Amino acid sequence: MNLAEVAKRAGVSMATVSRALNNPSIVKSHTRARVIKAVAELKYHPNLHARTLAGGRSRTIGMIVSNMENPFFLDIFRQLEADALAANFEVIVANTDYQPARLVSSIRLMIGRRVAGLAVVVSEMDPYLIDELTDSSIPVVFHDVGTARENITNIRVNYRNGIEKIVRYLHSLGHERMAFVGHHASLGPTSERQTSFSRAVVQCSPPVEFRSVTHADGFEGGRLATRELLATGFEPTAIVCVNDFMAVGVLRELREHGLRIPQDVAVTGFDNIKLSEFSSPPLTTVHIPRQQIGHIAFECLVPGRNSPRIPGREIVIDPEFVVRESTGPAKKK
Amino acid sequence: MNLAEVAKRAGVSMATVSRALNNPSIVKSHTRARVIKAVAELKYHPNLHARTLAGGRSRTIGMIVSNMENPFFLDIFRQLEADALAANFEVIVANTDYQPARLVSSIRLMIGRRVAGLAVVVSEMDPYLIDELTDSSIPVVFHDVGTARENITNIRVNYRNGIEKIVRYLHSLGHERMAFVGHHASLGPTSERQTSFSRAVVQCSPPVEFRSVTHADGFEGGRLATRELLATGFEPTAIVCVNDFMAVGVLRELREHGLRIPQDVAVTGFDNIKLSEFSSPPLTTVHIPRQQIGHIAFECLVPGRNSPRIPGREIVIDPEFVVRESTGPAKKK
DNA sequence: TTGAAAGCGCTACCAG
DNA sequence: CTGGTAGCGCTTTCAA
Repeated sequence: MNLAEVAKRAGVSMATVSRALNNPSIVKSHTRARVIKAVAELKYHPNLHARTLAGGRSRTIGMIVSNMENPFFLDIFRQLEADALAANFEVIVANTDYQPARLVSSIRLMIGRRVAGLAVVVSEMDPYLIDELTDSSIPVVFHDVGTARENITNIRVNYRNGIEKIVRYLHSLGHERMAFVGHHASLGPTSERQTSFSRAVVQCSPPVEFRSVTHADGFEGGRLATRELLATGFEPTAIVCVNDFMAVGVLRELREHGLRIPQDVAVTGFDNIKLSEFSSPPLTTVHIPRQQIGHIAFECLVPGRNSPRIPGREIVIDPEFVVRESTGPAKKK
Repeated sequence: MNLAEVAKRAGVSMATVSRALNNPSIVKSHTRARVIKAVAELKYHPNLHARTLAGGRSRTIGMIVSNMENPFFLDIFRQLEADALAANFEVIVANTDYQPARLVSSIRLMIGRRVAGLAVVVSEMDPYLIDELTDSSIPVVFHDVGTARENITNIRVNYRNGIEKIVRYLHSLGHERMAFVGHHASLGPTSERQTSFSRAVVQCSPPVEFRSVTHADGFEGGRLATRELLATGFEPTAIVCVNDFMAVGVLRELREHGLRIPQDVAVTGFDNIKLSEFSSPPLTTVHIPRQQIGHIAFECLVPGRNSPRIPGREIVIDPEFVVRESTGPAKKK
């Protein structure tokens, strides 16, 4: 089923069918009606590949994330998609599961699709890809990783700041034995949090004893990390988690060990995903404005007429500390 | 950057470049090497639209879900994607947010993309779409909604069975005031659970007093539904939720009202998403085998050589009851 | 083993 | 306002 058949059925030329479909206002309403009718009767669906190829442009935005399962990424996607839909774009997502090889193939795939813009919200990164993207001249937005370029905007979160707020707060509550639960210690954005943690903790006085442990991102990872941590004999009075997602697993394991939160152990998350309000107890965390990030991403990729394109920009976001019920004064010995 | 430029640079014809890329073994290794080199130097990325258009086939599978945020859908997607990747396909997802209009446009989009197969895992459905899909002759798998046809396979879950197990169990524990918390009462699969609930409850003896309440899918919806329920003055000893996702919101609101789970109120979920193990308390629920569903979907869409295509099939899945800690004996008055 | 050329289905330009 | 037609970038015969 193609344009030619529709044209024949409607008794007009292919060009007219094309116009009736893409720019209805410039076709006489009578003609348009015949076309619409033929389209419906034939259940015609334009071949989008042909359309994109012929038109040269694509109304598709690509997005690549590290872990769709983590609501953090999903929230950014949802906002980006909402904005895109409103502007008559669509978004296609790819998931890397934190695997650099999958990031490479996803990026290639997106370039191959000639997306109108690409949002890369991942933790892993290969500098060669930056070049490849620069050369492709596709508008790109990176979150956390990457380098600003002519066609590349960079969104960064001041993780250090967020972590420091957490550590200071815990320290002010008298915590002197802390642990950090993370994932993928070798990847930029997550290791940044871990490093910031160590740095902040070292500066405390009275001094704080601390330890770090790493597992996969997710509930299960949080649980296993905690299990491992407690098995070492270390008894933290506070556990700082790299994100809320893992923190929920941490809560679970602590409870399994008969530890109460926050009376026996304080726990903090990061990101402020919806679930952090619904966990038990609700998590003290750091808010990363995912909606705002999604918004910014879209604006960078598809600048509206009132928001001019600002190339090679770097945007820094300062996170906000949110106190809930998973933290309290350190337990007295 | 296109084939012609690569061909020129490599000093061969376009046809040869194409072959070197798609079917390397039939090109002399020396020639192939020159092509590979040219491709790399030029950072050439084949235009996938042109490729699909010329080739006539697409190695893309489409998937449409109602609510990406609900891990239930995500789990099916993950399995489908894993299988697809292994077979060198890719998957693109679309999200409808339970809006029939978005289902329509998503399906049109997928047909327009000429996907190799389409998995529709939604709750809403318009019978007209079935025809449209039948005519498109694209292999389709429906979950929960739809009708088996020549090119359409149907996966169904015996919700009634699952709900009955829950109600019987609760009743055997002495619960005589139950509530059902659902979402989208007008949509097939969710209303089926609600209807099954009413039906099961009515058959109980001693009789059970019951009520149903509906809100949006999600934590917040579960919370609001519960708030509304309690505001009526009804004091259920057990709340049966349409899914785990909402159940977590229910737990939270009950706790807010000073009610203990399961001592004061028993709560059950549905689906057995990962979170149900990590909530506090872990949820008694019904397991829907999402991995299996994802698997089946892929097999139906892209039948391997050892698994012949079985058209017009209807597959029924019987869910399994999972008891955890969110349920217990009814509170004595 | 390689090259030439005919489409794939559509858009967009140029005439009328 | 409508029709004719030249590509868009690639795959795939058919020949060599």
